[in-house]
Amino acid sequence: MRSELSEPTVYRLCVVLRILEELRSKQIVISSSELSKYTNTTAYTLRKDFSLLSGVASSKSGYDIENLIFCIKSKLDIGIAKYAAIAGLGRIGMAILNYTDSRIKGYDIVAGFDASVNKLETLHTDIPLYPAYDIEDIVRELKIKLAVIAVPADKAQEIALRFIKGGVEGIINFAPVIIKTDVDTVYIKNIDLVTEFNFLSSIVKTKGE
Amino acid sequence: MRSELSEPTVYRLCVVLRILEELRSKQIVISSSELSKYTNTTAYTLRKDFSLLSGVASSKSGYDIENLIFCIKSKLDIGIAKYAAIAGLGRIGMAILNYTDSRIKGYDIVAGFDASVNKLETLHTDIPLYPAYDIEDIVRELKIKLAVIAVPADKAQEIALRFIKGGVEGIINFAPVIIKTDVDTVYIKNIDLVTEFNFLSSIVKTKGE
DNA sequence: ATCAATCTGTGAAAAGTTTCACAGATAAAA
DNA sequence: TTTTATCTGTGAAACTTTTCACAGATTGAT
Repeated sequence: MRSELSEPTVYRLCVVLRILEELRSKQIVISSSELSKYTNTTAYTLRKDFSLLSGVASSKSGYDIENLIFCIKSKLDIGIAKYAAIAGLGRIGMAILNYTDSRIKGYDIVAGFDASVNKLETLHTDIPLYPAYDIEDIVRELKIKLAVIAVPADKAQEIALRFIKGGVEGIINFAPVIIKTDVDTVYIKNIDLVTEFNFLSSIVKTKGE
Repeated sequence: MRSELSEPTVYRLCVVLRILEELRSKQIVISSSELSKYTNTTAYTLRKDFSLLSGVASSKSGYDIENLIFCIKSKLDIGIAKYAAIAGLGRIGMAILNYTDSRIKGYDIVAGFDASVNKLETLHTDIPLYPAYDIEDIVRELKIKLAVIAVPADKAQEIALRFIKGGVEGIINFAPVIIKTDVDTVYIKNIDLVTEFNFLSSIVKTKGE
């Protein structure tokens, strides 16, 4: 008896969760209207989202932050560790890895991959590193469910395929190329600066007239 | 007499544009169903999107790629140069800058900012660099409309404010923190790994049962 | 020249999402 | 204690977006 949440709702809840975890040390409660200033959404919509959770505690000053964090996490099953891996240990890959160490809790990055065996020997990281041709096996063996791709554009499609064959369920792709897939057992999120630039520039133009 | 496109449509068109520019050297035509494999969308939806453009040329084998690129660009006014800037010249910032040089056409990154004057003197880039405290003035002076933020988390909010005061219309934020704004003259897109991880892991879980 | 296969194009229906209006609740001030 | 201001919670309405069904068009094969 799990009532489903819509995809936009899930995304907004993830953003809100992120904000709350940033704010938890600074304040106790927060109102829906203040929260809306952090998101591209209205207070109405956030309230409606929260109404789909259970056990939310609020008062005239707003929502109890700790309680709301707990409710969102329970509903979304966040906090149950999922194994993740990263492919491509160049500038972006290493930036993500380092930033990750300290910040992403609940996600265990358990493997790094790179095509250059040379690089694998030189790098010093907290996680085990493997050559890229082992992706499929390692993913299967370690039950890795999420992958981050930060390899050069011309390798991204092939690397994605190996992850998919190994059985990952989600991919975040930072390579400047859009990855294609035939299956729909995997959700691919492309993070592409060119696309974002074009989108931003299109909608700001539209808003302004 | 400009018929407005919805935000989801604009975003999909930006993604499609990106794909087409990748594919233009490899093939002449593409069908809506093949395109849909690159996006998290159906062929129906893409066809409907294209029906909102004007001058689209198609045949039984699909859409003419060059023509479609042209139609999307015209409708979205993409290709008209907008000035952009980047703040934070650490690992991510420099990665973006380098990746950018060769790839983002139509956007002139005309300024880089960093808090460390020391760093500004050491770095060798193709674009002029300025200290972070000059953001507001330089943005105004150079008519910069888009900003990329890649500074440490605790500085991002303040840097964003300076860009906004200077008059930018859109911000892409890579700092691992959600930026807040009171005004709605600026569109902020936060690209946050933690949020993406949580979202991915929530929706793949949901899909699988 | 005809047929079969496979595209696109689009109005209408369906589904999904957001907004609104207002009732109810609570905290702080008078 | 009463009032006032300011929250949340939510059903219903409004709006938006996607899906569908099928007509029309084009290509290639026979």
